[in-house]
Amino acid sequence: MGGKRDANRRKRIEQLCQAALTLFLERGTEAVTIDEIVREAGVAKASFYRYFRDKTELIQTLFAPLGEALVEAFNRCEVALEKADADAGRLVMAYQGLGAELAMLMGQMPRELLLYLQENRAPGVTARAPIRALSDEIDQRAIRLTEVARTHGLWRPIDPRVSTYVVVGASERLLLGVLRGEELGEVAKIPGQVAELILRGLGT
Amino acid sequence: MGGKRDANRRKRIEQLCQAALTLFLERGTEAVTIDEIVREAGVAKASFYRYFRDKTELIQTLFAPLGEALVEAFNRCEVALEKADADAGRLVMAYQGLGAELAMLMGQMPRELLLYLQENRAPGVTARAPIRALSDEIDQRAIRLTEVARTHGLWRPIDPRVSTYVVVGASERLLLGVLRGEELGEVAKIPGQVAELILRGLGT
Amino acid sequence: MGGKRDANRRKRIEQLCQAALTLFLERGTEAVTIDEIVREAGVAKASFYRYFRDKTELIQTLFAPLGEALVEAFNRCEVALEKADADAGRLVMAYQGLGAELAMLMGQMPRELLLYLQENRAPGVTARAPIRALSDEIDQRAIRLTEVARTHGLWRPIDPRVSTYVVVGASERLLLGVLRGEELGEVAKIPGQVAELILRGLGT
Amino acid sequence: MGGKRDANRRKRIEQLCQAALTLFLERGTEAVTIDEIVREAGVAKASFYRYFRDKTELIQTLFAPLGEALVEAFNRCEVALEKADADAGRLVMAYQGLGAELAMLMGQMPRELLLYLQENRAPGVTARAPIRALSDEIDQRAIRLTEVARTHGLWRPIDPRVSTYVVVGASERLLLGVLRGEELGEVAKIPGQVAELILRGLGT
DNA sequence: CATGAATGAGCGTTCATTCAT
DNA sequence: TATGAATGAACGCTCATTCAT
Repeated sequence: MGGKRDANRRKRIEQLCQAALTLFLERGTEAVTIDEIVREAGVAKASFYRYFRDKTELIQTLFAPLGEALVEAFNRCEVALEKADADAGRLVMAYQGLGAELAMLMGQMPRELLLYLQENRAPGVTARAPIRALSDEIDQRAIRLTEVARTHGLWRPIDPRVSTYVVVGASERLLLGVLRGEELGEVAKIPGQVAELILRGLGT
Repeated sequence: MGGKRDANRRKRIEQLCQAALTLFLERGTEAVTIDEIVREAGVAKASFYRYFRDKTELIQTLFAPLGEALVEAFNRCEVALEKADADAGRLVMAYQGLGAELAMLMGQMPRELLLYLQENRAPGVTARAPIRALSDEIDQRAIRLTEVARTHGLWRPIDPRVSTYVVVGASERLLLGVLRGEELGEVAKIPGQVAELILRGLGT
Repeated sequence: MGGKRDANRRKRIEQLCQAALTLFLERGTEAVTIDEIVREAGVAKASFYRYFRDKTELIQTLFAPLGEALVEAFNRCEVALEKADADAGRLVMAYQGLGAELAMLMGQMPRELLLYLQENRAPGVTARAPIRALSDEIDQRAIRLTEVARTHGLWRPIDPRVSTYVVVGASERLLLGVLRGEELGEVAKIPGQVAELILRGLGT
Repeated sequence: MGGKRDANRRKRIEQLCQAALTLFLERGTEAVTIDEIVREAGVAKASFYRYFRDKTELIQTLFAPLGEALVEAFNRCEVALEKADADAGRLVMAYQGLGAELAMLMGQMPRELLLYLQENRAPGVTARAPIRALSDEIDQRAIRLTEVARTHGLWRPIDPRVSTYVVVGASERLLLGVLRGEELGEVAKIPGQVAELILRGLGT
């Protein structure tokens, strides 16, 4: 029964990650101490170092699921866009698929997403490195998506980086508001509103 | 020679602020120690404490000019919007005036703006408090602007917070890209492009 | 082996307290730094803070045994005085009992007593607070003792505070001389001499 | 008019000494900072160093008048004792003279006396050195007085150091109480009471 | 000469990391 | 293996002292 050991291990890692996440959201990743994480998690100090080399590695672990989900969602969207060729309806559907996946992530791991939005613009040094790396990767993939779409005639001939940043910036800020619990009307309507804004604004 | 003392004082404060700003941009406000700031500034450690109570107060000092400039720009825009009444052309001009003021700030204090964008979403605890406070104030004023504009029939009937966050989020992300030195085409064209996007996307 | 951890703990606390006591006696509590205490004790600086919040708490710990012993000795003397009623012989015996207990303390914790005498008149601020608090308590109890004795007709009708201070002041100064190693004749004879002086001077 | 300069100098020194004395009484000599002294005195930091090398020198200056007065009082008493030869009445008068001089000092420089009593038992290191030195000198002179008196048959054959410490200890403690403002009955009566106690207790 | 600014050294405290139990 | 204890390095801050004005 080696699985028992492994299950315990997973449980500990999850305890530490969730405790850390709680504190990171309250005070930022830099300001939180390993002492505080282990106290919040209710484990001994040395246990932290059994599972993670340092705070950076914990953050890597914490963001791995979100990162993979995001990358795969962008991959699927990219594939769908390429398959859509110049079919405007299918292009839009590809984007809608991406939007739907992101909405699901918002329900599945809201706290990781919120932390991502809080920290992804800061310099990628020390503990924040994995967050910033993920952010840069998302940016690259979003730009690629825009380029594909524009190649297929979906967007107006604006610099792809510019239109990408418009969409990403707007989406992130809205998502941040939602995750902070601000009153933004009916949440479920926002994606549709944003999609319409984007199509009107960026569309041909 | 009257103001020698005072001139020295100003010079020291500026030395410390600029040294701190350089380091903050590289590694984030939390990660930079006061030892590092004084070393970068080339002054003794105790001198820091002659001019600032702590890192928070330095950041307050550092952001005071930007904060005032932003608040005044928003004030002027708000006044212009109200005077414009329902005149669509003047409403647009009010926004263009705000855009122009922000563009000027980008030229005058690019580093402060970049730091603002890097840190303004993180929790407003400890040293970052003034940045987050400014960010929240800007949000409030931007929402007020949107409400005025919508009252005058400029925007489509979307929740003002939502459309505000779209504009603010998009603008911030673009500005971040520009200030990071990313290749975004001809920088001077961006404001016009964004304005067009917004008018098409949010306009009636 | 169960109590290894706990034994180490006790040992460390004792190391730190005794090292601190040595330095306090040489240079006074205020002038001794925590760096010096840990160096004298041969432990790392952070270890100090595992066991004590600050220098004040160390001094509290250091004086707890002496404080308890003194309070109990005074309690027993008070009880004995009350039981003695107006029996002059038993009243004197009650005092002699207190004197004997104090003499024992002088043998058991001479260094703590010496530090007490060195510092108990200074203002009770910061680190010295516990010493001054103990001193004030001893004064109060000594005055109560005098009042009981006078009620029973032992002393002449002088203000109890005055006669108390005469006895306490004289005793403290003699004890200070003895603990400083001054040549005061045969130490064992001093209590008897003092008792005789007091009885002649204060007695009816 | 060189006297003007000198008068200013004296005034400054007095300002600094009295400001320091106030703070020393509140918090002890060690805990008070030179910054605090100059702030309390209302003079510039560098002025302190124009008049005193360090805190020790200020304390020397502060205690010089009290020290001289004490030494002279003891000198006069010693001379009177020697002149009194074996005349018991004149011996007693010599002591009464000393007592009267001390009582006058209590009225003339109560704060210096209080500080003396607060600090004179602590180790004579750093700033406190002059206080402790004075204390030791007083002790020596008091012992000499006792020896003279005993030679002349005034006291019972107790070790002079012992009887000296009884008198000094009792007197100091009473004086401390008075200067602290404690309620000790009619202050003017205390010297008489003490004298009677001493004569009964120590006298032949 | 008087003043406030400047400074290096040091203090109290906390940290990330390792070690003994 | 899990734990609390130990530690050196560093941090924020203050001090006594000196220097420019």
